[in-house]
Amino acid sequence: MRPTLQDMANILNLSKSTVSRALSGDPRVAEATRVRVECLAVQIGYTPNPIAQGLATRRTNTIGLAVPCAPRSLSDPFYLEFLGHAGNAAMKAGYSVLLSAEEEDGAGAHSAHVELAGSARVDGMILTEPKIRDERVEALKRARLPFVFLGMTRDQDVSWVSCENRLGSAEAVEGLTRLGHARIACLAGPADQTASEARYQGYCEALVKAGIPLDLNLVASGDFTQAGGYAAMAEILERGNSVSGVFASNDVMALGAMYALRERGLSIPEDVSVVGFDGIAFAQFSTPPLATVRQPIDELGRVAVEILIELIRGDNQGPVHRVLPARFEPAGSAAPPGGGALR
Amino acid sequence: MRPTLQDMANILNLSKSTVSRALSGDPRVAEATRVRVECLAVQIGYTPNPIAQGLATRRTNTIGLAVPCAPRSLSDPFYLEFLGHAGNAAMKAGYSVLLSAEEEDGAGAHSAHVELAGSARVDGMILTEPKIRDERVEALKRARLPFVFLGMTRDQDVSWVSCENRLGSAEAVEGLTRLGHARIACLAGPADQTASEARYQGYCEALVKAGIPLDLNLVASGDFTQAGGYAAMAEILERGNSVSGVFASNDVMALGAMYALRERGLSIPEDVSVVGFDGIAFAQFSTPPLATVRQPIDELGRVAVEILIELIRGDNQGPVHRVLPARFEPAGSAAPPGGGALR
DNA sequence: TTGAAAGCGCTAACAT
DNA sequence: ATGTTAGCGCTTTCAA
Repeated sequence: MRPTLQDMANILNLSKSTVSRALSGDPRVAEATRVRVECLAVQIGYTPNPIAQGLATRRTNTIGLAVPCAPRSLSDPFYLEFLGHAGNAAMKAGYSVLLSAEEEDGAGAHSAHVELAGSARVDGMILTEPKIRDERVEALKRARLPFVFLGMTRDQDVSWVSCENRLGSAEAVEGLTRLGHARIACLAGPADQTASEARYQGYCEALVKAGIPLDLNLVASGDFTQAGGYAAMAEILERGNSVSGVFASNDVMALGAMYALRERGLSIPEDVSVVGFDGIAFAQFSTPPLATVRQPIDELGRVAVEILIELIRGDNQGPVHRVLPARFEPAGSAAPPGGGALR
Repeated sequence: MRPTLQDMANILNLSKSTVSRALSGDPRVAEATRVRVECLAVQIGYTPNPIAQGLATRRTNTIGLAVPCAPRSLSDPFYLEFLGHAGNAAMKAGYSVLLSAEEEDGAGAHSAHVELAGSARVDGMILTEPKIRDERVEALKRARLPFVFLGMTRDQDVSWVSCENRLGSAEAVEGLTRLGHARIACLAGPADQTASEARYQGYCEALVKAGIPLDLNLVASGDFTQAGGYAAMAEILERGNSVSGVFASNDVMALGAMYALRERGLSIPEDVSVVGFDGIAFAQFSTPPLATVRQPIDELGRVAVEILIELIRGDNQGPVHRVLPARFEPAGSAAPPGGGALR
């Protein structure tokens, strides 16, 4: 059995309180006893039981991370990268990370997140994929648990960290128009997510700026997965459109789209230019490397954790809104129409 | 405040014990009272506090997942996919997943895993990246916590789930020799991991079988990252070797290697064939699609959780060893030397 | 079938 | 500077 505080107290002929204080660095315990306590702790390998601590203090030093729901799921590289950075930031701040994965049927996904929030097992939550009308918000507020979204929420008194979705998308599409593209397809995200909306707006904005009329035939929605990007691209091509550029609302869909294009004998960027959004590590290694709007994924993770911890500690009442820059990064997948090289 | 068991008891004029029993489906509580209790629970939204339950029962219904250490980290698609599947399996079985990420400096990574094990916050652990000589094993045994490795361990009384690393690799390299390749490079993994060893053995085995002498000039080690694969490939080429095939010990390194090859004007598969190992989703979308040895990542996740839960419940004393199949899957990145098409 | 009481291991007033 | 005493919310003997 693991030694307990009581064991320590018995051995040292002290009370539990004193031992507890000594261990937590309480200034009103004698230097000498503090040393004795610490030595013994090391000797017998005592470490406090976080469960018991949690029950006593009502703090768990754990943050919940609500990973996205099906179909996107945890396998999306963007979320995995985010998870990694947020996880590291949390650990560094002394917090553990409890995952709230989706349930099998997808339907219960949201309730799983909400359930975790109500379970007293976490001090706060990071949520992903904010919906335009997100039912989780109400439930979370009711649970009086600090939380922060990765992505802008409609509700203004909710904290979030996001990136310049609209601006970044506009820049990307402008990049295409500048190269001389006019028939630019848009692979939008799911209609119910705020990120989809913002990125689509950026697309439209850039078209307006370039004097290109919006052609809804060139727009299709995907679900932010490779398969979704593939299907959306295929759909647009099936409609009989000729396309010279594609703006995909995330990198994963862009990669799926590239696949669909090649399947039809189109080469990239000679026949069609493709740009994505996110800046996932993998996109650099596609052939050709994917032009994309880079989000600072590491910083998004760090800032999300930072905000959440402030909210938890009460250092900040919230709501906190942070927008990080997203910049268009040209790469081999985007070139002038007809195959001119871009450098 | 969340309602407690006491609240429930007060309202119903029952004792905590009875309410607790009713909720846990204890057969010796009257049907009528059970119904009353359940109704009230729903009405006032009572859910048991898992922390308190944990303290009382010494079970947390949580499993710890020790994600790999730097430099591979959580961003490796293979681990992310694994994490997703294992996470889903765990949730389905009623367990939460607590992440034990690496620490910033990398050095403390192992101790972070071990620390979690000793913290009484998890009922068991899934560990990844077994080392040939893995210090964590001793510490975990001492903590008397059930655990299972993803990957074979040297220590035979440790439970693990793995795939046919050696056989799969041999098949892959044999695939290359059959196509007519003789100068086959090997991008090995870090020397201290069991998986690296097994896959390298498979490579050697296939060479022997094909009567090709092992040329150490064609072997270099990478760290299982893209950058590592890139560097290892570059190193082999810098040595002045002519290479017609490459076996990379994982997909991510294979993708990095493809990059290095192309940078030197070599095309795939016309000039060089490349095969990887893992079968990550992304590899299908590379250009050309990556030939690889497919591990059943989903099943690895499920089985790891399954074994761990058996160990936790005591249904099985362990050690349990499960080897899942790994099959070579030809694809566009592997073709006969000189550019013949493979179909 | 139900209740009373004693913990699980810790923290935090409130004494001394 | 240290000890005493209650809990935190739950499960689980042991009684009734």
